[in-house]
Amino acid sequence: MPPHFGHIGSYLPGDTFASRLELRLTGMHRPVRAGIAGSQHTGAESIVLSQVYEDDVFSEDEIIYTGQGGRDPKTGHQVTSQVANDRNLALMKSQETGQPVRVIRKVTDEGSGAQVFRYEGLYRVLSYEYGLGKSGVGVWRFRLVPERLAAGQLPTA
DNA sequence: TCCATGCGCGGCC
DNA sequence: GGCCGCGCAGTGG
Repeated sequence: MPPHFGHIGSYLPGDTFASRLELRLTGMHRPVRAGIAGSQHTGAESIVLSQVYEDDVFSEDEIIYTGQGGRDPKTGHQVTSQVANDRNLALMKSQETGQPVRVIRKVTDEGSGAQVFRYEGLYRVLSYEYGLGKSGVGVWRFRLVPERLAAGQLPTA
């Protein structure tokens, strides 16, 4: 399947998905486990925030998405410095191309209390930087903003 | 607790 | 360019 950027079918921001498998079946986010979908050549199509990377920040008008790697699965802390691997390169490519990235976030569904994946909509990678994270090792930080805010926020802000 | 599964990359025709 | 094998991952049964 060729890469697909932008919305998928008739799915809208706010729609929820029960599992990573469902995200894959619908084409929202194809990798079964990885958080970044895409390649270093075409850019990132979609990302998942699963509340497992300690340096992530999610707010109303901005997302700081930590790059892939360096994480100890047992402790959840960053233990080795991240490198510019293919998945991180994919997000850098997105910053270059300006292609929209689908953002999906794992949240607790009010009511059922179940963990679901919520489609947050299309974002753009405005910038990225490399620096020390909370645990003191190097991490990539990708700054994404909702597509509708990206246009009016280009060089200024 | 353990491990399957799908994908991108790189090596090799 | 196409095929194959490897390594790895923001899971999940």
